[in-house]
Amino acid sequence: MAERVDHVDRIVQQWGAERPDLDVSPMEVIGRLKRLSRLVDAELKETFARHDLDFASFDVLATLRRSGPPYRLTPTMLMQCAMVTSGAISQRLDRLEARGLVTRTPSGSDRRSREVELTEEGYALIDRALPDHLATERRILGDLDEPRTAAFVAALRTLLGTLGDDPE
Amino acid sequence: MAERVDHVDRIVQQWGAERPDLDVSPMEVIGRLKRLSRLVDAELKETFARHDLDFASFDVLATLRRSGPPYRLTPTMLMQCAMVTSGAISQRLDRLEARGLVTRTPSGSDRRSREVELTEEGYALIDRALPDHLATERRILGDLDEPRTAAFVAALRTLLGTLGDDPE
DNA sequence: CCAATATATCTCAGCGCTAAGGAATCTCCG
DNA sequence: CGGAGATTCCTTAGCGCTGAGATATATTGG
Repeated sequence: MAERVDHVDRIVQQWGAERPDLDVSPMEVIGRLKRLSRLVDAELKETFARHDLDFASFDVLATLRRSGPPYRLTPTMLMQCAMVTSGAISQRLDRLEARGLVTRTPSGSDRRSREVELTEEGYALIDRALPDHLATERRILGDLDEPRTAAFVAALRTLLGTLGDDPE
Repeated sequence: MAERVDHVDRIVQQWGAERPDLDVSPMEVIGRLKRLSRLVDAELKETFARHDLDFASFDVLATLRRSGPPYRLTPTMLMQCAMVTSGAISQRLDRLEARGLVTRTPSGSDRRSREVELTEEGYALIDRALPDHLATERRILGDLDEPRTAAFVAALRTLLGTLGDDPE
């Protein structure tokens, strides 16, 4: 039994010495979650970079791509999927439009709104990047066997539910 | 059995329709991880704000506090704990020093280095914020029972190990 | 039908971080 | 010892995001 000690074990141990009156066990979860998220981000970033993308651009292109023909959504829908502010979406779209990966046209039904559509280049790029991205994700998860993965996903679902991550 | 459908379920389903040739199951994990991390960050942010803190400042103060007397570390050590660049730490310390929460003094043994030390105000602030922060973390984890939490932590450990998160 | 309110998008200043690089100092080895 | 390379911290330009607010349009209640 190779009792690996990680960063969070050390942190918890330090708090135990300095503030024995507090129960810091929630850090065992939240601390590792935060750390893992950072490391995963760094890993994914490399894959994106190989396709001249960053997370923000990949996110928008992938959202449009998986929405199906005609690969067209409004900025508001993209904003909700991405969990960022409207300003962030405006700027992401500026960048993607400048690169010719999406187009913005006025909406026919609502003159406040616009239709963001994947161009052929955008479509080709996301379809090229996606398999590589999935391979990276699979590699990250490689040491987690099937039943443990299922339990992990179930726990993630629970926590997302607690935080009100409902899709309607 | 209330088969809750969440955002990631929808995403996976969309990909299944658009790219049935690809196995997008890794997204079940990574997608939820990323989403959860964002929601947790937003939740913690509120707690920090109640104490005139943000994550960056809390992180530095907490690292110094749990290191024990004399609550003193070098910028390099803080950088490693925080997983950010040296520039980020310099700027965090500028802000904390300006607020009188830490001091920077030359190191006695290495003239390239400095000693960052918690002031009384910094000590008092972090000891005040910490219980509130832990309460927020506990609330987030409230719907996860003990055995599932343990399994969740074990999986997090595995993934951190895969990504090379070793503490030496 | 109009006024009040809500919605959709964009603009922009400010923030914290990264990446790159500079200056001072330390360490190691020939 | 002395020079080469490593280490430590800092500076700064640039990046993407937020938060606040502006504009235009849509919707709703009286």
